[in-house]
Amino acid sequence: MRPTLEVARDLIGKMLVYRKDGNRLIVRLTDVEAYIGEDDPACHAAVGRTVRNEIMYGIGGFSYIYFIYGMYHCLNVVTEQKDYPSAILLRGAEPIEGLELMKINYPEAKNGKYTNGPGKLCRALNLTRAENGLDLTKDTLYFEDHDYIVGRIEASGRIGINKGKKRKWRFFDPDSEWLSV
DNA sequence: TGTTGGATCAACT
DNA sequence: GTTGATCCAACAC
Repeated sequence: MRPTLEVARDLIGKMLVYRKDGNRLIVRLTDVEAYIGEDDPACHAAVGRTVRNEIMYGIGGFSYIYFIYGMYHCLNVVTEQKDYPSAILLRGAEPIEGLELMKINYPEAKNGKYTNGPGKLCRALNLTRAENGLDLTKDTLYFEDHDYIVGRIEASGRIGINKGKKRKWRFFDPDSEWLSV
């Protein structure tokens, strides 16, 4: 299992595939953030082990999806080994396949931007807590490498949080049109 | 049993 | 730049 920051950087440009009801929804990741360990104040595991963040304490390769602000879900990828809580939040992506279905899932998306934010991404892919804890090595939700070459990858502070902003744990493709705001 | 605030988004001023 | 929408887990009582 490789270090979370390394995995996060590698995820940029990779394909995220979600198979459901015979359809395939594919997006190319452009924007991710790492949340690592109990001493990261912005990480959900900062308060210790709870029912909600339990999945982050397991081995890497599983999905961690939580519900927030009463209306949005966020999709994370659990990394590292057992008992070391860490995850990568998928913030933004570019739709590659299944655009019609995303449009149905998220008809009121502005400017056709279905996936340029963590809440929107989950809505477009129709991911909810029901998809929490999925094994990402199985064939429902998984990653593919299409050998897409990302021109540049930049690191910055994380977005939308109050604590732990100093850590430059957000990785993104600065040339993409699909970055979160 | 009750209160509070959050890894968001869109629509306001 | 600020606010409302609106759920659930965490924590205080």
